[in-house]
Amino acid sequence: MKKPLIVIAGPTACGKTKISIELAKKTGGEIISADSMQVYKYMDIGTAKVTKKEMDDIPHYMIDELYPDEKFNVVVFKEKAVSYINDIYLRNKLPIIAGGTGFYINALVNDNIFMSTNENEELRKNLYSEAELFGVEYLHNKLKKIDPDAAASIHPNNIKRVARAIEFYILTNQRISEHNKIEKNRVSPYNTALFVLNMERGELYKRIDLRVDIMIENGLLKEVENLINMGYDKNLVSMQGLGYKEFIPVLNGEKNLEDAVYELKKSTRHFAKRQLTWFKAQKNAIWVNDVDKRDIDDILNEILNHCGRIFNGAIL
RNA sequence: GCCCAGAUAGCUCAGUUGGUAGAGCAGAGGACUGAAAAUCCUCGUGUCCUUGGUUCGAUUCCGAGUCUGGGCA
Repeated sequence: MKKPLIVIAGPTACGKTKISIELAKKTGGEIISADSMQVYKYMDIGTAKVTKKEMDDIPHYMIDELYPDEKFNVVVFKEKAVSYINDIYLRNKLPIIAGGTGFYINALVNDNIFMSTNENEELRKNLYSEAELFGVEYLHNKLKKIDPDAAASIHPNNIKRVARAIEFYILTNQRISEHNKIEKNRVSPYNTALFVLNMERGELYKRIDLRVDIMIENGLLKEVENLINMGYDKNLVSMQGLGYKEFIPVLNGEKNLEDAVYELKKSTRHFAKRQLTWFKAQKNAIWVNDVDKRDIDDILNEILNHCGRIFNGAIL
């Protein structure tokens, strides 16, 4: 029998944190964050990380688990998340995934398989430099020869993905297009209730702008400075996070604060839109709308009603 | 009051040697299977300020007006 799994997803700044915690209280749930940046220690303000106080004694996982120079990606996420989920089931509790990283959520929910041997960073870097030296078309043509389907679906300018497809073939002797096809048809081991929190676009953007202003007031710049002072390099994946990459040039005097704030608001808006695009493509998603205008109990009731139906009364 | 420069897409502006116009940004849509808060793709009709004149034809040239900058009084 499939185990129940609740996912609270949605664009940044839509209120996932609060709702997931309230939901956990009502269901005896424990929260696993599906967020590519909140895993990192010392990155609190810029990631709008849940505070201890907000957690309100609800157990949270995948928060503050890594140092900013540690490797984190879907594979690491999935591995850790699965072990937390299993542990939560053993204790007869309900796992609630909360976060905005749709890619991670899918990998977890669909149980996509990733093998530890399927990666070679050096090889990938070499491919990047090939693209730089001979052009993106050169690299794309290379892919076309080994995996025409993948080449057809990946734009030549998207070097990261072109390179990964080539890397995948070299390492596994299998085409990534075929691998993806198989993974897409995988049957989920979970009985998942996937909720996407949403609100009117203009309202979301207002909240994003406001949240950035608050981050500045709360000392985001100082946080970035501390990270740099601790020796974390600006090229680290963690430092590509929103709020970090925009402010490093400010510290170096290469950009003024006002411009950086404008940039951060803008890229956060773009990000929210990309998240929404991702979730729109999830056929099983249940959209919870106007989350900003509604009472929290009203929202929780809607979520719980769906859960009751999906889980058929089990666990709840 | 006078002089100069502007007035074109939501914003900043380019341009049309006179044949009704295009970039960046904003915005919208999309893709995504090991960097995903990343990476990438697609989408631009607007009284070209108003009004006379010249012209087959004016947003473009000329005149007047209005507004906005800047300068001089």
